[in-house]
Amino acid sequence: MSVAGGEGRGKDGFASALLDWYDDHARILPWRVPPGSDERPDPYRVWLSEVMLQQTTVATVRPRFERFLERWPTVSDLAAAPQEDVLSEWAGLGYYARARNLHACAKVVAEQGWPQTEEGLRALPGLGTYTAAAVAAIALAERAVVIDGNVERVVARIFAIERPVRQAGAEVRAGAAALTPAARPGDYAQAMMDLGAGVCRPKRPDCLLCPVRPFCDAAARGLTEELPVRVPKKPRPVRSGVVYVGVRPDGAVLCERRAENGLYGGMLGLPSSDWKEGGADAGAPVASDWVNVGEVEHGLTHFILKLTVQTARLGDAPSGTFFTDDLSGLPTVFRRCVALASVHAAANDAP
DNA sequence: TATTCGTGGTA
DNA sequence: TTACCAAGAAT
Repeated sequence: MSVAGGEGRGKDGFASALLDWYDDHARILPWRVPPGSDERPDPYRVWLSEVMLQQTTVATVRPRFERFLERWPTVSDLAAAPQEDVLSEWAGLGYYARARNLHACAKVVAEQGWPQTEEGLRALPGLGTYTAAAVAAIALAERAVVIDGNVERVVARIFAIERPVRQAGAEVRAGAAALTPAARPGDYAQAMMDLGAGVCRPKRPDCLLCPVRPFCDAAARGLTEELPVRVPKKPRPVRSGVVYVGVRPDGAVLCERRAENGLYGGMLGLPSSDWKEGGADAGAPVASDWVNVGEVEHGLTHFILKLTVQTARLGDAPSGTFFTDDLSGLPTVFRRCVALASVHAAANDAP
């Protein structure tokens, strides 16, 4: 990269300054080894953490990572588990294709061992450009160019990329590659994460504490708050449907296993109608003794779900369904439906 | 390239 | 309250 005209220095020394900062300010996280450590972290732990962290906050992942690892300490343990158990353990984390791919990946790795290159990792299910690079850098000490949302934001600011980052992928990659050092690739990648999370934040970046401010074109131009440029998202449509909470006398709830792909694919769910846009049909109850107990509104990435919840006391389960008293394996939206029905039942039971 | 995949926290 | 968004992948 050339020295930006009239904007101070080039980027030589960026990685060194960032790593010096990381040595003193690295977050302590359960899947990490301390900065500068000679030991390489367990690829299994690195991979699991990276998959869990996809579009998911550190605060959410931390306890779930610990619990998951306690249940399946090695990749072979995970590979040997039934898929339903893995999906159940993932419940509440969202993006459930991650759990299906995680299990598929574990089976491959248990059989063949971990690939020793970024390219090899990229061929595994659930490892895209980012995750393959991150695991290669952190677990294999390979000089991989790691680009996640943090790196994208930092690079957009360091080079003052004013085009929408969505369309400036090549420019972001070139910038990230130019900054990435050959030494300490794992520490460098994680340092970029920590910088993005704690200093070079999306809003109100803390430039006064930034170890790489001398290299930052956006700071030099007063553009940090404006970058990166993102295209505004379209408004989310509403999908409506009916969910049925069938309760047995002992309290167990009627469930069914959902289709392998699509929304909540492979997960445990409650019986329900289709969820359609515009179809505000309150949906006639499947039987006369199903009573309406209210509505659950649940926001997803690309639409908003408005679910009418109906409940009834049942004696036996229709084919394809079964009762369970353990709701921990249900995605959040279904747990919310059960919770609403429970409130209704409690109100009715109290004479 | 654009869409489909969840959820919870924050301003 | 809405809007944003957090260590993205698959198609």
